[in-house]
This record gives sequence, C-alpha cells and structure tokens, in this order.
Amino acid sequence: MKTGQLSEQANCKIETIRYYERIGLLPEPIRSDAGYRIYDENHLRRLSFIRRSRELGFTIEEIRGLLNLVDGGDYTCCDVKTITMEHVKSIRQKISDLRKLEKTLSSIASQCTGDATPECPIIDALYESKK
Amino acid sequence: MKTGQLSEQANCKIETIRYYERIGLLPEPIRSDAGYRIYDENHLRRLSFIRRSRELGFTIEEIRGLLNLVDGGDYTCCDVKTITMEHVKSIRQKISDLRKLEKTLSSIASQCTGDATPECPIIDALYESKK
DNA sequence: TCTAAACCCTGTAGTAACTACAGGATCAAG
DNA sequence: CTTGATCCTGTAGTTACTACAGGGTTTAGA
Repeated sequence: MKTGQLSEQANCKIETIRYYERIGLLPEPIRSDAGYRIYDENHLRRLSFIRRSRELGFTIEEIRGLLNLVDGGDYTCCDVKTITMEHVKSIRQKISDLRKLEKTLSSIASQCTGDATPECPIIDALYESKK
Repeated sequence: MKTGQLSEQANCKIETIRYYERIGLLPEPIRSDAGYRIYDENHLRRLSFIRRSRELGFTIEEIRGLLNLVDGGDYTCCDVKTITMEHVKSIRQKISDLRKLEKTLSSIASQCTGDATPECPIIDALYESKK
C-alpha cells in the first residue's frame, strides 16, 4: 500500500502521515526501489488508532503514552482507564470554562439594544477589568 | 509609564505587550532618550480592552475588528453585537462538541473494569473507526 | 564614585498539531 | 513518448503568546 492508499483508507492527509512518522508515532515503512513508502496492515491499524484517538481529543503525547503501553504489551485495563479518565477530566474542565464564558458574554450582550446607536455596552464592558 | 509598570497595571507580561505592538494592536509609544518605551493612559486603556477581550475568548483578529470599529468612531451597537453573538455561537458549538466527546469517552470507559487485566475495551475502541 | 541589581532593548526560536507549498523524481496510460 | 497523477524532501506558515540570549541603562546602596 502506498501513501496515497493509506491516506484514503485511514482518512488522513498524506502530510499528516509523514508528520506522524517524523515524530515517531508511526514506524518507518519499507521503501520501493524508487524510494516510495510501502505500508502494510499494521500501519493502517496503528494509524487508525492514532486518528481515532485524535478525534476523541487525546493529545499526541497522550497517544504516544497509550501506544507505548500497547507496544510494551504488559499494559493493564487500569493503566489505560487512568489516562482516559484524566482526559475526560480535562474535557469537563474545558466545558465548565466555556460555559462560564458563554454566560458572561450573553449577560453582557443582553444589555445592549443591537440597534444603530453609536454607543454600545459591550465596548464599555470590554474596557472594564473582571470584577 | 515604562513597560514594567504597564505590565503590572494591565496584568500582562512584558513580552506580550511588545507582541501586541509588533502585530499592530497597540500603537507604538514614544521613547525615552535611552530608547525605553513610555506609555500613557490611553495605552493602558487599550491594553486593558485587549486583555479583557482575550479573557472572554475573542481571537486577536476579532479584537482587531472591534478596535477598528472603536477607532473609526462610527460603530453602532448592532455592529458590536453581531461580532459578539458570532463569538458566542462558536463557543456554544465548542461546548456541544466537547459534550459529545465526553459522552463518547465516558461510555467507552464505562465498559472497562479498570483492574489489572492485561486487556482493555478502551484500546479496542480506539482501533475501531467511528460508527 | 563605583558597582551590582533591576530594569529595558532587539531578535530569534519554541510551543501543538498539523497544513501548504516549492522544486523535483517516478509511474501509468494512451 | 508524453502527460498527468502520484510520490519525494525540506521548509515555512498557522495561533497567541513565552522564553531566552546577549546586550545596554538606571538606580540604590557602600
């Protein structure tokens, strides 16, 4: 399988595949005589793992950690769950931060008419520092 | 007011102040004989505006837009509200995305025991592509 | 008066996770 | 035999800063 095919199968841009190789997430594949990368099923499986993990918001370093566990072969369900729950915690934190933000902004915006007046409470609020 | 004082007053690192100057958000101040930047109250007001906007999640380009409106002097409440509500919309989108993520991850994690078993449903799930 | 700490300057490079070229080689089909 | 699709390497751009390195200036104390 050449880069183009892998790219399609894994739904991942070619440059991204090469990037994962460069940073050591994806092992270097063998090369054809012309120097083209030739991938096998293991590469596809691993790349799918990486992409799926990214979709689920894991950082590259978290994924590296997960892959090290898997590569070591001696991981436990507990190890993996720990990493995952840490990640869930940070997602919950982000949600909470964003909710606060949304509240604050909505509250500020609700004070303005939104009409053609050349003056706006939002601008005033932006000049004020947080209470 | 020298950079250090402005930095303290606006609760903004010195390097960040210079960065805002470099990208044209903060006007270049006059210089002392030795070449030190000397700021006035207007700089402080403007920097506070920028910092507060950043705290509220506006991007630099959104802030640039807001400042252009203010600088032009002919902005309307409607203009400002439009930008703000666009921003609120994108925050809501992010919250919604993160909630989906959290659900998916929690659901996957709930299927694993978290014990010392050398096998984990989370790993299996990461190899699977999104259904 | 000297000196050492504290401050300021410019310019560059690093962060996260890609993405987008430029400039060139190779392959497959007609 | 040529043309278009595909592949290669290497570098630079994206966001919003942050962190130096390597140097000049100011100020307070001895």
